[in-house]
Amino acid sequence: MTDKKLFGYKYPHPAVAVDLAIFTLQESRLQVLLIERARDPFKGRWALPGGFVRIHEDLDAAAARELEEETGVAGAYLEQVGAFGAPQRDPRERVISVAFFAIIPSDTIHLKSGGDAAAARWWPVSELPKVAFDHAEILEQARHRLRDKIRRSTIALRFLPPEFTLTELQQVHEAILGQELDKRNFRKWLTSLPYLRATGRMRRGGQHRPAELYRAIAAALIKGTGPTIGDDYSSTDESSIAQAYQRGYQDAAREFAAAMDSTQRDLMRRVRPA
Amino acid sequence: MTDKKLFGYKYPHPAVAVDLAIFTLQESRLQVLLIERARDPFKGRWALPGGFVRIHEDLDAAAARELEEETGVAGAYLEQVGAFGAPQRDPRERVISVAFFAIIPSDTIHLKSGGDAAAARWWPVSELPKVAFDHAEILEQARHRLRDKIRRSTIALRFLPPEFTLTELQQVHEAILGQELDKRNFRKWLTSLPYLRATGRMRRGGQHRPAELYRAIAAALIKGTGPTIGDDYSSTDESSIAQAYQRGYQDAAREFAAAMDSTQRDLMRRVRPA
DNA sequence: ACTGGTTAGTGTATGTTATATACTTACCGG
DNA sequence: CCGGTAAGTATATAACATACACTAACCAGT
Repeated sequence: MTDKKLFGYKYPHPAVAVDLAIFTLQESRLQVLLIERARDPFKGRWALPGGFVRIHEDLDAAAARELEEETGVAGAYLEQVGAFGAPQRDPRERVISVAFFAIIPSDTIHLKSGGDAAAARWWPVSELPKVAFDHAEILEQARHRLRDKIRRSTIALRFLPPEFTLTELQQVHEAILGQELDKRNFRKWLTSLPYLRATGRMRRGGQHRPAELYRAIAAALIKGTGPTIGDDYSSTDESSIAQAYQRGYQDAAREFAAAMDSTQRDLMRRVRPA
Repeated sequence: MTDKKLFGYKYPHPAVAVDLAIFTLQESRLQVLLIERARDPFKGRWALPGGFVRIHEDLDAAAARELEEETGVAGAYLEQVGAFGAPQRDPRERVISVAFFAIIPSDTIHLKSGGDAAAARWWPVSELPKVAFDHAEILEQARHRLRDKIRRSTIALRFLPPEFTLTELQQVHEAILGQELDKRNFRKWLTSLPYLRATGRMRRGGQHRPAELYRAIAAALIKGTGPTIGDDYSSTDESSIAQAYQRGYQDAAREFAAAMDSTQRDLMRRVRPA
């Protein structure tokens, strides 16, 4: 960018950044993407991926851009966690960070490293290293949000490809809750909800009994704060697999269409008496 | 402040503001405080109170400061709703607003008008005027948050003075949910929770049967994101009544003390099986 | 082709929570 | 002392959550 020109304001302005807690499932464990910082401050420490918001860029768009830069995935689920703005959270200057969490399906894994990242890798949330800035707090809140939402929304589906087995879905829940669930009760609960459809196809190739493949019905796919699935994010080669997933999701996405926003949050809740 | 000096940055920085949805209960209705804008943009329109975050000021502190400037109330419940940053949300320059909602007890009402507000008044949320900027969206999200939390936390208590009747508490719930509740079921639910204590005293002076006064036990008072209750906010005269409330709350606040944060959110939720 | 190992898949009984519903008590004012 | 109004109280039913154990299907190795 410009080298010499300064942008001047009558009052001091903080910098505004986005930071992302990008979650996925690997080895049946909840994992989060961290980058190793190549520069000071916190050189050598692991941190959440993120970057500054451009001056005419929406916050959601900045988060989506960072997500794609880091993982090659466009159109993943994104949700804002909140703004973090302790005065000394960044020693360089005042930085307000708007934190997001993202979910990418378990086998859509494409890490690019570059820019300010020396390395990037997935960390199981149960074995996190010491992280830079206030990222521990951001992670804490993001995980909290995830735990809170998993029973009351269909967010778990975002960890899986368009077709999945019920055991896989159960593993998502277990990984997020950090707790084993009873198979029969879990399935009874699932089937009491109007969000899954058996495809009739089977996942074969394991060494055991084949499992039936399921698919979410359209309206079940909770929308994130980010750009709508299918929006065009000048996708790079690396995101082709991600796009395949999206096509799958979109494909599934033509049955209900309706007032999903309200339904989502009342998923497991009765309305109170009149 | 400085008149001539400009603050320069290598890259353009947005301004960062806080906006507050300040709720209270009046006439058994949920009300929100709006100010009439004295200046452009949106001169003459009603808007949420708010202001810019100072360069070394925490976001929570900025929200608490604006709340006190506007209402004279210090130590009220404050919770961040999120960051709103659409590029054109403010026509003057890029402004990222971090929205909060606040709850002040129903009879702690002290409006100051000054600064950029021509007038300030409470509006029932069911009769809101057209508001400036993206404040309709902020209000929407704040109310959503409130509805979502009321059953799962003790946030309703924040609308009431330290001693209250069960009917008053029920009215808080009804106002927030926009729905009448059954008295017997509501009371059964309340008494199944370990958060209220009858004082033995009565609210007399009505023309009807006296109602027993209740009090929240200490740990039941959910903490906001803002400064802890009792923190010293160089309180003005106008906040003396507010302080009386706080003393009451603090007084009640010495019984449990424990791991309330987790308890709060599991208030009405069982843990899943092992 | 049979066996052992492993995952998929299924039902029932019990406890807990939510909902629906009506009458009595206490105070005030006239 | 009567009418009006808010406070206060219990029971029966429906919905949901939890606890719990066996059979079916596949693969690999003999």
